[in-house]
Amino acid sequence: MRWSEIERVPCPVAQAMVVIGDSWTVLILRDAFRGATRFDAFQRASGAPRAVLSERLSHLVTHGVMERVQYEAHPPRFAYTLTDRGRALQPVLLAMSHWAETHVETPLRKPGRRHTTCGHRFAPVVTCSECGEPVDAATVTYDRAPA
Amino acid sequence: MRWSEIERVPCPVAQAMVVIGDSWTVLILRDAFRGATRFDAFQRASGAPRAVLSERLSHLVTHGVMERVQYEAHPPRFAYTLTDRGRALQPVLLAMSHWAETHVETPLRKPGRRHTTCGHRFAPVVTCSECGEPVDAATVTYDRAPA
DNA sequence: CCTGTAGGTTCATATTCTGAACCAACCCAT
DNA sequence: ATGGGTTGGTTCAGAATATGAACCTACAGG
Repeated sequence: MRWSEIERVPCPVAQAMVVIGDSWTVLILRDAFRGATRFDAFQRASGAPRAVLSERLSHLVTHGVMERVQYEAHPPRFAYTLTDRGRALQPVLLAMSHWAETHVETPLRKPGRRHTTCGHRFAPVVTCSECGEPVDAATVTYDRAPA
Repeated sequence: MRWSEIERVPCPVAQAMVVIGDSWTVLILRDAFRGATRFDAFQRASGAPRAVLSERLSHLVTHGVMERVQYEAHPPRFAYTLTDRGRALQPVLLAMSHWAETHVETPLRKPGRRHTTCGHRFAPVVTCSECGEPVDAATVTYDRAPA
């Protein structure tokens, strides 16, 4: 299967990959959550080559995750901001970050992240919408086996 | 920045990308969570070309996410199973899946997923380890701005 | 002996990534 | 008015990866 055909796969994970299935894209989102909005800011923070950055930002705009807004007319200047759909990806990034913080041995920079509801530094915990208890691989079952 | 240099970036999200920053890799993990263990099962379920699948499975083994175990000596046959580190990625996949289920317009197959603790079909909710309340983009702040 | 299964590797071709250079349009300072 | 800086890109040629098809090993069953 060619990667370009993945769009036709009716699986939620595959559809998520259509939108964020690229490493630079994820780093761009990380920087957007931390406040980056301008092309050069994304370039410095992510380290992505300019051509790649340009293509990925367009991709995110096409998929409704970011918006390109002109913030100055002369000369024309643009900012990239997250949409609601983009902000909804925060839990995905939090889960990735938490996994690396707890399962990667490389020394890491602390994220410096705070939950404003309670004011504390926190770890993201994935819980069940029905019972509120934590969810992990041992407590999830699937109806169907893979194809 | 070359993608191969990302390993030296001391950011949790970047480190997560070193391990799972590839679309086929994520689909392989999805199928592993649903019970796939053999090469051909991964190939059929993910649709990845054999050479890519081979490379990605090796990559996951190298990073301690999966193990390659011989389950038959003559002829030699191998199975790929998730390690603890690999099973810890379940919340990441759940968050991705949930995002697509709620924010992608393409018609999707239902995941058919159940939480054994309570027995219900569920949606994954990312919560704060300190106060237990849900976490989203509006309630997370970062200490530092991007570089 | 022929077919099928499992787990790959190899190859030639197609696509994508990368760094470096370039461009447009303006601003400010000298 | 001339030169440098800022912002947001595009273009290019060469390097790296992805792809489908074919091939290989080693066995089992009919």
